[in-house]
Amino acid sequence: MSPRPDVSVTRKNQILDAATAVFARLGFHDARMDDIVQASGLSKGALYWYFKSKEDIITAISQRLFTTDIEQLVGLLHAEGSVSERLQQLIQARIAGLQEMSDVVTILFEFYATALHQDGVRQFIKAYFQNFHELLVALIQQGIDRGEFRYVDAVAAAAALDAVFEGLVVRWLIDPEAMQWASVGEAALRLLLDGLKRQ
Amino acid sequence: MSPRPDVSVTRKNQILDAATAVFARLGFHDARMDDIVQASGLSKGALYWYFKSKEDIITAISQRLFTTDIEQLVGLLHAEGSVSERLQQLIQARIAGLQEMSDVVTILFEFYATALHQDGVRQFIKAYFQNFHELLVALIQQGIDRGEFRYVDAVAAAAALDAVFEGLVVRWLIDPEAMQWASVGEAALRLLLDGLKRQ
Amino acid sequence: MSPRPDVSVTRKNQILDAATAVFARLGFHDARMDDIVQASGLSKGALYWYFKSKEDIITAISQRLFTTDIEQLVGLLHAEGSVSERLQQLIQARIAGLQEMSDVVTILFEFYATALHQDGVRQFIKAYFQNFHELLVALIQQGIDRGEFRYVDAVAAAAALDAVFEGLVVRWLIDPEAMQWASVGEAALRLLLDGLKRQ
Amino acid sequence: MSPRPDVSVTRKNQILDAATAVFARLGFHDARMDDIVQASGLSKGALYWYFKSKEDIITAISQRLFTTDIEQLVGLLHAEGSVSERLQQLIQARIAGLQEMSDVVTILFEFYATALHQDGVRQFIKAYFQNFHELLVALIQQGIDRGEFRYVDAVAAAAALDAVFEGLVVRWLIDPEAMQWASVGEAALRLLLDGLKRQ
DNA sequence: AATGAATGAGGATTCATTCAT
DNA sequence: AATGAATGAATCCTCATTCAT
Repeated sequence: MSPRPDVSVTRKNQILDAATAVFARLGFHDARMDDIVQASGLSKGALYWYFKSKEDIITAISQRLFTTDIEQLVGLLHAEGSVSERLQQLIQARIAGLQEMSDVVTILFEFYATALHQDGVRQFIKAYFQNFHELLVALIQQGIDRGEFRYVDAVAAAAALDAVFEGLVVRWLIDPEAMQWASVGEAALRLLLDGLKRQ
Repeated sequence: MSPRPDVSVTRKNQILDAATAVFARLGFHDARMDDIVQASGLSKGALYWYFKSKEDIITAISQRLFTTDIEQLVGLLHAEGSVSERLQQLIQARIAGLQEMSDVVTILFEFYATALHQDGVRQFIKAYFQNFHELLVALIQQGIDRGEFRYVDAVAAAAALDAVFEGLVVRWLIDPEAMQWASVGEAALRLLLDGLKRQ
Repeated sequence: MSPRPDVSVTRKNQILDAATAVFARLGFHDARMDDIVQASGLSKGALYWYFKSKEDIITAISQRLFTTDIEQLVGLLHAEGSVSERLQQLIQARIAGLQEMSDVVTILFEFYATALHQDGVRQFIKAYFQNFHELLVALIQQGIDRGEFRYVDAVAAAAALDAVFEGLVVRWLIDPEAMQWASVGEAALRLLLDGLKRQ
Repeated sequence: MSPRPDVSVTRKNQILDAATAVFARLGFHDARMDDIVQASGLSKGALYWYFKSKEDIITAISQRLFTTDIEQLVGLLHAEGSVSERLQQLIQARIAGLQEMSDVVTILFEFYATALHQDGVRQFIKAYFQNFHELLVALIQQGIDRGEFRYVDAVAAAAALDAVFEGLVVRWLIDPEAMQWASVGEAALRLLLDGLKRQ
């Protein structure tokens, strides 16, 4: 009558949350399984019950991290307003997202580095990049179709746009104080939009 | 007279070369000091004679990696041609440089990740970014002063420019096949230049 | 009335069968309780319901293994035929028994080794050896009493006889291909019997 | 002028001696690498410098254990005296050898058991058995050729002989008190020799 | 300068066993 | 009787670093 509820999803998230925090603080390498154990409030056995290795945990985190928050952005494709406005909203949403999870972003490079040696991680990142890229392509194409932008290679333009974003993240992480998202981010975007706009 | 030539510089470079190759292949963490010993053709004792720790080697590599190739670019400030042309030359030089040392670039993320936890490395990267950034600012300002570009925030524009570059590198490393430097890189740059140009 | 049939004996045997197979395949040490759980088709809880530890299972298997097949052989003491003939039958019966359970015999050495450190197991093996030994002594004594064999130390002769058997098993296990039970076993026995026979 | 003497052979033996003692006391499984470290007087690192794993140590011990003491016995082939006498000397030499290293013999079953799962070990034991077997065959054949023994299958007779020996070892290990090597061993041998002798 | 044997703290992982349900 | 998630002590092995020579 009261079958034990399946806690496995809860447990896994509990572990991944703890691990993410620990990794962000110490880095993948310096983080000990014991740190994660302690942070998770579970036992070492429980950790290994749900994940078979440290590597496995890293992969799972990359999956969570690089899977979320694309869906919500897709709505922008059909929202109101000019494409320029919506592109600005898109970028601002990403910046806000970044700043919210600034603790976590710390491990971004670790994931990128890991991706070069661990294929599971690479797949998730690739997919994430592609999703975002396709969204940008579609938006830019919309701008061209509507006559808002001039005829450009939408794919290349999209590549430029998200490269800017990715590059700014890199700068920000290396030198947080020197980066004024508000001014630099906005200016960079405006520059590109100006390049795109019909003249 | 005829002092014995100082082999220490040679030896150090020999070690750093070996270490760089090993790091690129295995990553900082999976690379063993013994791997570097073997790759260098020296003995373990020799390694520790020249570098006091693994971390020390990593720092030294980051110094070498993030110090080179700025000087030669500075010449562009006083070269002939329009600013647009010289900006294109600059970017193309960087792309060519990247492709030349594509084996090594693999460790870029490791350094970025390391920078977040190890201040020595961070300093070199910051300086590198700043140097490049200042060069770009100067070039763009030149363009504005000459009336080739419209009035923009040169700092923000420069940030956009090298963010694009940095971002493209990220993409390239994660998904080398999907990245067409020739088309995407050029297109991105042209887009930005179009945004800059006087209309 | 109609008490539920006691499944505990069935369950225990189910577990011991599974464990025996697993042990034979992997050895005592490399066999995991989980392997036995899986092989038995029961749950881990069930295993520990019936046996309080891995050691307990090993002991129980040794009990089963070293208790069987003596009874049936005792009949030979009162059977018809010359003692020589019956000794041959005895040995052949043991050889046949071995070959039948060749999968299981693999764990013999593990039990012998275990016996040196775990007294429960030692007792079963000792008893088994003694039973067989006493049977042989009785048979040989019978041969002497009947005048079929010459006066010898029946105890020592029996020791020789089952040492031969035990020794051949050792050889067989280490090098199954090199052992021709049919020829070697028979020849060895005949040699001993010739030594025993009145001349 | 004073090259450091090569201590690697010494060190290896030092480790193997320590490991053998520890294994004899605790068994392969219950023996911890730390026990061996302590017994050897070296450090854990040194252990792993010379042997790459616990398994490796076990294999090396089996090599030492099952390689020695055949050579000295081969001399018996060309010694004086009747074949019977020399066979007795041979067996007595082995018994004496066993009793001398009774501490070590404890691990015999562990090796036999290991042989079934680890091929390196099996090879050494097989070779040892074969060497001894061939020696016996040669001796018995000599007895036949000289007319001391009757025509028998020398191979089968040799198999019987060393099976007896091996079997007695098994018995002895399981139940040391019950085994009177002096009487039982000798009697068993005499029995077989009687079976062999010309009548 | 150079060698490489030796060190030993540290860490990921395993697995027999328990116990709430 | 039975389940299987959870426990955590125990253990093998690694590897950056040292130091006698």
